[in-house]
Amino acid sequence: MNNNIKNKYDERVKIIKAMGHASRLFMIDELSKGELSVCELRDMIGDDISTISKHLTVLKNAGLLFYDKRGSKVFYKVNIKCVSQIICCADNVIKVQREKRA
Amino acid sequence: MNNNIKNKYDERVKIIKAMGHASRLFMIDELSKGELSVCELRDMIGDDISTISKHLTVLKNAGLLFYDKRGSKVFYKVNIKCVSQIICCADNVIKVQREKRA
DNA sequence: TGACTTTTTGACCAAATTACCATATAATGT
DNA sequence: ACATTATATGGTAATTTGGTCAAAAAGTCA
Repeated sequence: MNNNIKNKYDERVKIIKAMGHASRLFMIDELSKGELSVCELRDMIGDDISTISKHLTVLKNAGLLFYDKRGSKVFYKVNIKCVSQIICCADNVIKVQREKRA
Repeated sequence: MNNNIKNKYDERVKIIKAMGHASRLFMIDELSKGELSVCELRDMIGDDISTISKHLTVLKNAGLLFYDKRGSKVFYKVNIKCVSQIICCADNVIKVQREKRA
């Protein structure tokens, strides 16, 4: 693969990899419904808050989140609509697999 | 996150993670245009053939590829249409990021 | 059968990822 | 100022992933 092509795919991969973790995909799903603070996400997921914060940084660096600091809290929400289509597509792949097995 | 929810997201993540590598995403892109053999993919990507084969196994295990052995060659192609929408969505995120920086 | 091609698998190492704890930073309330 | 709450960051150990070489497995052809 030549370097230009490699770079193009690496850019895309950064975004896709950001969604490739159960906690982060869950966050994407919830934050596409509306904004939530870091603490609220921690309460939903249950990991240490530092873990939650690092996952949010990954999503933010991939360009997937909008970030709003109000007082001592930071609220995140999803930036771009089409990311929920990705979850949809994954569910579709799972459905097709199930049908094939049946 | 309770166990049922965790399992649901883990299933989705398996599919998304399979696409989270430049070589594999490239393969998905090419194999959605038509079938290719392992050797043909090796020639396009340039890695060792064992590496290519292992990437293909990841994609196959995620349920993304259709597999057809003919003679000594194995031809792969993409199973499900919507996977190319994921590449599209990633490109959209990249575009939005570029616009924001400009 | 034996040489050759195609693909997969196993052993192994290097690098990346993840999670937690401790600590730092910043805002709020008394 | 001090205690408290909310978030981010650095260090570190455990796990996972990615890549290569060697060898196995399966097919083709002389």
